[in-house]
Amino acid sequence: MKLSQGVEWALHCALALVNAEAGAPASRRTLAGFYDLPEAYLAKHLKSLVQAGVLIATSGPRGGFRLARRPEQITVLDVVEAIEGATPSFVCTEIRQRGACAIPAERCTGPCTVAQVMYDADRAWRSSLGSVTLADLAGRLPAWSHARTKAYLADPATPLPPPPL
Amino acid sequence: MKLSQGVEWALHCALALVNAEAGAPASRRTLAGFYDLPEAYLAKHLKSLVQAGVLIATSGPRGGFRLARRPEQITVLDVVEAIEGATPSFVCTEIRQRGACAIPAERCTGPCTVAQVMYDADRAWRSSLGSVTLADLAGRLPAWSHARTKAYLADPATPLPPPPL
DNA sequence: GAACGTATACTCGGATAATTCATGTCCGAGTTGACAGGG
DNA sequence: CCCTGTCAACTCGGACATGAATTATCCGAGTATACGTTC
Repeated sequence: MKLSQGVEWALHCALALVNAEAGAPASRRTLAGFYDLPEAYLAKHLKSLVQAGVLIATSGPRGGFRLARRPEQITVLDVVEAIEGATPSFVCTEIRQRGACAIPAERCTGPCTVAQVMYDADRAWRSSLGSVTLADLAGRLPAWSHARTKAYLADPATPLPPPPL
Repeated sequence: MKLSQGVEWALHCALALVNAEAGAPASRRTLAGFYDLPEAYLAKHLKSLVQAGVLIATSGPRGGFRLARRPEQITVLDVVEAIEGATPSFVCTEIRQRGACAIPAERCTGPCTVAQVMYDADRAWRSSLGSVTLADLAGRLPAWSHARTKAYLADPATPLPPPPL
């Protein structure tokens, strides 16, 4: 029960892209420098986000990644499932049908009670993640954070001034 | 985000032990035969349950495993955390403090917003698992299932009759 | 001066190694119960 | 017949291989820009 490292990277990158100007994609090099992440490996996760329909990639100069939808329409769950996959965390192998005390398959109408409890917990987890959007996350950050992010994405070359008090 | 296979085994074994007579432990061989599981590997998980204080192990002939507390006082979360560990599924590496747009450490008073959302989801997941006890799970099973389990644990040698209608 | 063609530089995407963790297996330490022998 | 000592069998616990998934990296395909040339 351990989440991939890429989940954290993907969430922060998506959150940074909220501040990007519309139609101004950020390249993976820019995003990697944003948090000092290995560019090649970050590309793998960004690709997953594209395949999941969270981001849109454009090639060539001035290309890069941008959000596929408005921040209000992208939930944290969308980003997490893009990296980790949408399969439930618990997989029931129906061991109740095996062994000395096996139950015949025709008697197993519904899912077994153990799996139900695990599925309920999984739904609670996904429901919690699905109730927060990227816009919500961005709203919890101070204004100067947005300004700094926007300045860096607009021109990654020039160093940023320290954040104000 | 994938749970270990051992979680399913541990939950089913713990549920079976609910039906064991008090003071009559079930050996790992008995439990392995119950669901046709590899005995050696199941032992690894049973050991984890003992170290977590969910089960109590006794050595020698007539020895085995039994519940450490009453079924009403053992939650599904106890079993899951015994196998998977109690560490949160999401680990925040504070990447906001690194890279070109790094935030000074002294400005990071609370946990970052991304981590908070993940922690909230983790709490929801654990809360859901913690609200169900082994007694609750046992109560959802039919009476004949309890009888079959108890008969097998009392004498694993004799084969069981098919379950009644 | 304007338009066109070419070359270049920058972008993403898929195929390819290395490492960590879960999986699977084995043998040794410890303990209880049973059995044989003696009183 | 009862008690005691020894033995043996059964139990759990930790140490040791195997495999897969995550982590990490590189090189190739494609495209929009910029420049030079021509009209």
